Amino acid sequence: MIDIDTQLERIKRGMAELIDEAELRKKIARGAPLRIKAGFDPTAPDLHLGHTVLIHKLRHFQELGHTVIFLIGDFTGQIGDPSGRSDTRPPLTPEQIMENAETYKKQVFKILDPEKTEVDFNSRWMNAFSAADFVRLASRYTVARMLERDDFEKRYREGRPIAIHEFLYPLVQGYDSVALRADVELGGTDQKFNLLVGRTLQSQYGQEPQCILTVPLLEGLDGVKKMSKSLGNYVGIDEPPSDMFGKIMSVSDDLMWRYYELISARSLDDIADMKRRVETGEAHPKAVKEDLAFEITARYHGDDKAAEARQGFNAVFAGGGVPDDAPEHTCARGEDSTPPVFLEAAGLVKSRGEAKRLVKEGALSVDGVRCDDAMAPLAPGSYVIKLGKKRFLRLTVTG
RNA sequence: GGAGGGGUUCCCGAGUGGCCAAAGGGAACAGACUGUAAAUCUGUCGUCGUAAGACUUCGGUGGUUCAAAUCCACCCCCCUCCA
Repeated sequence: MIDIDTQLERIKRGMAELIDEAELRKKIARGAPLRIKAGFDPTAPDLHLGHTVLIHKLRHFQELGHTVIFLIGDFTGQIGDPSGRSDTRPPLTPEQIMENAETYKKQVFKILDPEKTEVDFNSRWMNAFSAADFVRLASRYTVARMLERDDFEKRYREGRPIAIHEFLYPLVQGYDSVALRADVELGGTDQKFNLLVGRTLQSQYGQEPQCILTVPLLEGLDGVKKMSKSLGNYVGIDEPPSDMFGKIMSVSDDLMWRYYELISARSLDDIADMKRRVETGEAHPKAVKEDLAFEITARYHGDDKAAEARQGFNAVFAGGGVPDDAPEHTCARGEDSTPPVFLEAAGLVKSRGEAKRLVKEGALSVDGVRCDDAMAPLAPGSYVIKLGKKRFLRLTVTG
């Protein structure tokens, strides 16, 4: 068994909160592999790097020899977690749930070791739950304690509705821990209340309460707000290698360390060392960031693709090259071959006015030469068009 | 059910009859500087137009007026207080 202090250090890496360290220490000291639970909604998984923080933490546990239970909340999915927004979710069909579960597995096993992972569904025990069982479960928790939860408390105080079934979500999630005899449960910081309910219920059912470990929300590319699809500051884990690589390269130097800590497999010692070398000037931050971009990209696309992405990135942005996947466009000579017209037709800009402005600002280059005449049509031939830093076009003007 | 407040261009938010395509901030984009980092500086930021200018936009629909984001009517939506 790995030394307890080492284990704790690895477990605490990048975490938000651990309840309770002394308890966890005791559990680890017994020497048997711990049962680590993490629950996931069966809604369509559209994972981005932010979601992988938790998965990395699960991996840390696996590396320490513990057993991870990847729990698909197919039963709780019918309730809908009232944490945060109270959108009613349409119930999923069993087929959809299975399909989503498969997608989850495929993505998650890029980080987790399938050999050390149990995948389970809470419908397994919840479908057998009778109404009487539910009454018994509900009797284990009080309204007052339910109302301790931030959003319940707030809504109650403000007189906004709280449906009774919303109370069931934390109860069922907590009961899952009883059913699984979980030693530790992981979740985002917004899950703290639900995780705590698990502890209480386990005691009620005569089990040793689970420890809970919350992980922080990963900042998005802007470095300020949490990564989310709706904010557009995310890196989706099924994005093409070049995009993934490029997006990671665009994060700030400060944020890079955060990403290293939360979503890279590097050890904390390695990271500390890199940081030191950057500070002393021994290492260039860009090179360090490239390693990060490579590691992440390789995880989802393999080393070859990641190497290509790295090469492409440097060719384009350091060497003035053109990305392989630059869009192509063909137009006729004359009117159609003036910059605003073909830029709009090729979809690089939303309107001709925008194109004209950009040309005026010196953003357009044709075969590497800046062009600030928005009116001059290009002669027949093939060109590489660059607009600003990121937009490229292979243009063919026909005679 | 009663009383009041509000819906403005991507977001926040000024604007109460012409000087408003609409202040200011943020975001975004471009240029300079760089490492497609940060910070900073400069510029752009409704559509069409080389331009002059034209056109469309301020929750919706009508109306008053030479002229409306601004006034009136009705409708839709949101919020606060009371019941």
